Amino acid sequence: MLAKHCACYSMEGIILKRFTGVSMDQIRCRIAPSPSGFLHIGTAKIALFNWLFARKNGGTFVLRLEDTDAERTDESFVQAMCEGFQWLGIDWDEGPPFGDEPQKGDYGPYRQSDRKAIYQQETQRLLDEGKAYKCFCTREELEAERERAQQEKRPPRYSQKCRNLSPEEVAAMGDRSYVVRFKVPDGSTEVNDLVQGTVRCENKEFDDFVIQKPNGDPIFHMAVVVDDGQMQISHVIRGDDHLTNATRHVMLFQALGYPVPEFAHLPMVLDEKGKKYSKRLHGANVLDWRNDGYLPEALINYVALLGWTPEEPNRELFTIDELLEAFVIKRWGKSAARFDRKKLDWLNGRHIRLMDTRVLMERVIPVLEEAGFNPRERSEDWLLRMTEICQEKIGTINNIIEYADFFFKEINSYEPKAVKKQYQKEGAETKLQQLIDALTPLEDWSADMIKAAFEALAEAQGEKLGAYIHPARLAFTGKSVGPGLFELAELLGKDACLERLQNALDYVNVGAPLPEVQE
RNA sequence: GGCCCCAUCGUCUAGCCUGGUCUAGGACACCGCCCUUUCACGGCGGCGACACGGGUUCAAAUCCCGUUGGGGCUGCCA
Repeated sequence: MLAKHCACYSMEGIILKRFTGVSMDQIRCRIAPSPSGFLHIGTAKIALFNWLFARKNGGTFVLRLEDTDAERTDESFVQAMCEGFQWLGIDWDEGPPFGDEPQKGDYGPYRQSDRKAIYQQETQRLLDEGKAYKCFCTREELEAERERAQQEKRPPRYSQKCRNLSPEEVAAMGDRSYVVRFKVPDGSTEVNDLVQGTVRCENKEFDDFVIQKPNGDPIFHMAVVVDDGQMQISHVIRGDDHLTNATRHVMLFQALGYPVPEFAHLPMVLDEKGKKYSKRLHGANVLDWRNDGYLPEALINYVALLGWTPEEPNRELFTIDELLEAFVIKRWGKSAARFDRKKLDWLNGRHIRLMDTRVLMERVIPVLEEAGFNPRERSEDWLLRMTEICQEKIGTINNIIEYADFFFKEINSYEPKAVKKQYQKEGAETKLQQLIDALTPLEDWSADMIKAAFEALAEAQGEKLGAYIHPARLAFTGKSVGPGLFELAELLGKDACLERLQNALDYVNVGAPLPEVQE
């Protein structure tokens, strides 16, 4: 179901301010990850939607690090995560210093760990205005209370014991440690969500939640609201796991006197089994996909489709520029979607076919080198041609190994199933001999001429072309799949082709071991 | 437990707001056939869904209520 029932957008996805009357001519959105080791696929989706939304509408995209939990944050985590963003091509207009780059933007600092004083100041303001209070209850007391409630099957709520402490009582506490709680007001609160519609909750459903820890650090809810408020974020686009939290946040925005931003809570990305995409699962890290030979534009295309559908019907293939053109918020969906590897494969193949062949060649060479081959020994023309004949077949960059390894190594084994089909049949020997005889006299070793020779042979023998192509492919490549046979033969070269045919013939004849079979 | 969100083919989804044109459209996957070469690409075809139950209505995938299933929040985590 799409989010179109909330008629809160005007032309081309520009969302107008409805409640405050403030015209938000400046669209500002943000991604606020906590750096936990790598860029998670779910975070990448949220970042992508924010980024696309900002870029499409001439807005600003902010990167803010939620690293309040200093112990859990490591500088290398930040680097790893940003590497994910960079690979995807998601760049930010404002954000913390990164690498050699200094901080960007006028609303910094952009790391929560550097903003502690700001949170404390705002918490103090709420305290002064009577919108928050100090709570001296100990953890033990609260836990006991909670347990009692559980047993009596009451909803576990805070007793509000410290809510109405008089100044004298507070003073009497001396330097006992305390947390600061938000004094949840009476009434109800509406969250007007661009994706989920209007969500109304009774305030009394919420406890007087803690906004500051005893050590002075803010609780998440306080930090996000202060940051979003002070950074003048106009659109809070995040995962729908925050939908309930949004009510708390709206109350806090109002208490702090900040304009309430627009919200859009997006469904999360599920794994292939329909479960929450675990951090430990392969693919949770965006860079896993890079390592597996996927293109960033394909991943982006795919992830965009997980929660957005184009207005143009029956279209799924989008370059980044096309996405920027077509990405309107009213087509954002509200139900969670599973990650489907097969569909990504398909899209990735489509994007590979869209690539400039020379660019693809540069991507493919390192993969071959990684596999232990020396592609750079070949001429550039040769490499370009090799890339070209593989381009229309491979699904991932890494597939180049399966499709082209035989160019760089001797054939030391044949695909067993293909052997059965081609070489353990009546007439296999004859066919291989005929191929050798037909190809040996060829002067001009070009795909066209090779093809002509195959056709002439098949014709003369009253056989189908395939009867010769299959055994030849197996001899040349050791496999039943690969690039077009005549093109591959041209690139392999006449000597190698004839030699491999001879090897195959020996193999069929006397079961001779293949060259370089050391095992 | 309480509150909130979600629910169309195996998967991603269109349609839902503004009920009839829906014997529910597309894509991935799968299965056939074609492209006198496999795989791939492309083309054609097949398989395959409105979670369930009530209501409202002349008419419901579409509106309302309930049930079930999934998810979230309910922390001195973010």
